[in-house]
Amino acid sequence: MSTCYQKSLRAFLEQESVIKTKHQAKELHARLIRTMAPVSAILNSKIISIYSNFNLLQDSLTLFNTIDSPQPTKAWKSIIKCYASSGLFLNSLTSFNEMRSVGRIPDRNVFPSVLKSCVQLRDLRLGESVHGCVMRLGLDCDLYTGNALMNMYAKLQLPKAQQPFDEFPERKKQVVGLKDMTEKPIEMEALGMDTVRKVFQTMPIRDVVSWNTIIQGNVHGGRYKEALGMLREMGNSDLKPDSFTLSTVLPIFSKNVDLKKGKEIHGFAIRHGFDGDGFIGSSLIDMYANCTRVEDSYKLFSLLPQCDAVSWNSIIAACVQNGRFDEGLELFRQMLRADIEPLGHSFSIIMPACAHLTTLTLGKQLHAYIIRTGNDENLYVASSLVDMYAKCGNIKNARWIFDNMEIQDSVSWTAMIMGYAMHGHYDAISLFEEMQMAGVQSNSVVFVAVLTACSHAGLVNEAWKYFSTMTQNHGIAPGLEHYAALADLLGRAGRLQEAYDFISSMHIKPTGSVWSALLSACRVHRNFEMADKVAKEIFKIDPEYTGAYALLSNMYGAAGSWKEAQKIRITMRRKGMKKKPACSWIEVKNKVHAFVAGDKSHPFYGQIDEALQDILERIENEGYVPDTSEIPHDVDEEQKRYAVSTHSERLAIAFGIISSPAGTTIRVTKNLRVCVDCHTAIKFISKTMGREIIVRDNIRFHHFKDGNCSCGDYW
DNA sequence: ATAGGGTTAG
Repeated sequence: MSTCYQKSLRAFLEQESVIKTKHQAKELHARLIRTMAPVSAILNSKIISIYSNFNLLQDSLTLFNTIDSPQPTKAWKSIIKCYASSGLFLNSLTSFNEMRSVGRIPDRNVFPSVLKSCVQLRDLRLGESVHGCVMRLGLDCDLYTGNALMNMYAKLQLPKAQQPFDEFPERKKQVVGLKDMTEKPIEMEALGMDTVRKVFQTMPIRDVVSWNTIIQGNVHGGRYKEALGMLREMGNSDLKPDSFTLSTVLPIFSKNVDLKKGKEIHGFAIRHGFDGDGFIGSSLIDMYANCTRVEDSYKLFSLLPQCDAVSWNSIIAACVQNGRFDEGLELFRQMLRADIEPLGHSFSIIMPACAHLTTLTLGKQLHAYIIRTGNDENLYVASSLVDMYAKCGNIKNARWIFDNMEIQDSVSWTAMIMGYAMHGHYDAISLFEEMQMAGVQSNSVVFVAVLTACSHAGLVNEAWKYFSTMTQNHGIAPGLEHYAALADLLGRAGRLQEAYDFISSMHIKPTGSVWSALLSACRVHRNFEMADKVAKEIFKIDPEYTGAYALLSNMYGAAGSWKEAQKIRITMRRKGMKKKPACSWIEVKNKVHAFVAGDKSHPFYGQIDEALQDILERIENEGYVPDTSEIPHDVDEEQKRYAVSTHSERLAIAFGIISSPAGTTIRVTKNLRVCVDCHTAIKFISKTMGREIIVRDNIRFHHFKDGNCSCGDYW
């Protein structure tokens, strides 16, 4: 027996290093059972260890349970590791506790798995107690354990968005006076990073993984300076950055829009043969896209040796975030055709494209797909759906999704509030109050939504109130968008001087677009004196600001000052400026049809024109009188009439009417503000043709029904 | 034991 055992053991040990497949592992196990029964606990533990290295959880467990307790430490360690690598983190930790309760002492090999489980379960407290255990056993100087400890503290330093708001009372109390507001928002001190640093400093030996881990921890917590400092230090200690290091630091240059540094990393990656690495590839795609170099992103994507869902997500995001919505959608389709299963991420990336293009049908199809793939519980996905439905004018669906979300974070609240704001609902304001009651931390974006809501409802006093709440109670420095919203509101309320003073006293330099909100108010209120003053301010800051020239020229044209208007138009031409062409689009049978003013290129233009004439005749019989006062050209009345009647929104609506069943709602989106005459005409059309017409312009939604518009003619 | 992509913005 004893010799037989010795022989088998020797054979086994010879075999062990040869085992390369699961099949060989099982064969060895079988041979062991044949040659000697019973197999010793030590040998069985060896087999379990081999099984667990192949991630054969069931086989490991079955064998584990055949060993008489107390099972050897080696067996326990294998089970714990196998649970952790199978994603059963709770079981892994339970086994760890059991192991200790039967008196087995864990060693350095098991702690990385245990700490990984703590990370996955986001259980910092348990992780800390494991840390205590590591210290008592004197294992804190072990390289692998130290790395795993650092990783645990780095990962469980809560990301800002998920910080419980009352955990940082000093932030809540922080009051930023108007004078100091140019400073960046206070950076939150990470709790975990101190510990990471401590562990790092204690470690007698550090390898690339140690450096990568601490760098990643800093990046994750937004402390880019420290991360780059560590990168430099790492080089000083004779360790070369590897592909992990590079893809960890690339997001820094992406977020900082630092193309120069990003390219340096790209070059380094190529020189060191990392350029085929998928991780680095997608980080680079993202970096170039963030620097608006989408073509470079495309190039990188095409050079990737293989593309997984993440690479696709990166290139799709690159398009969508740079306003190339159609391309983004096309790539999404290509991804599906390439049999790449979209992930939750993929949906939250593509949904803003539907939101911007107002492609409700497509959005709904994707929503169905999201439900089928079980991604509807994902917070990011749900928020993007709320936004999509709201932007497509289906505020009810938006609200339904919002109400059914498991938790609502500031992003989903913001999407919902902005949705109401765009529809001019007073609900936006009450929803914001609800958000605050629910204890959700406000951020600068939600105040953009609130101020927009005030603006669309004409609530000047409320807007002032929220503006000062934002700065004084929430310590949020107003940005351009906040100033623009308030300036716009004051202007539209006719309080031009107040708006002028307000913009003049901004603590950051106003841009052309902030002033141009006031300029367009000057146009509406026909205040030339102020318009001149404002225009001068704009040209001082941004002599190339096309919008201002166009506004001024229109204003003079409308007032009959042809010479002035022409002078401006000549200037524009000399500077090579082009007015942004007005464009409207409508989704019909899953396809987006776009129209620009006077556009005859649509295949059904004949029918559209016919319908347009018919509609015009019918609404004129109902009392519609064309208002051509906004047409700046010094042209004759008939031409003016023609010009307004072929505005892009009318072409889109006419097309909608002839290509959809009677009585159905028509949804049109326009890239510029809808003109006064079209607004009047569409009111008539909604009544005469018996259609609800929902127009989203660049300002807000207009919901036309029975001859009225939801904006109450205030927009 | 370490790495890539995400939602809200006149």
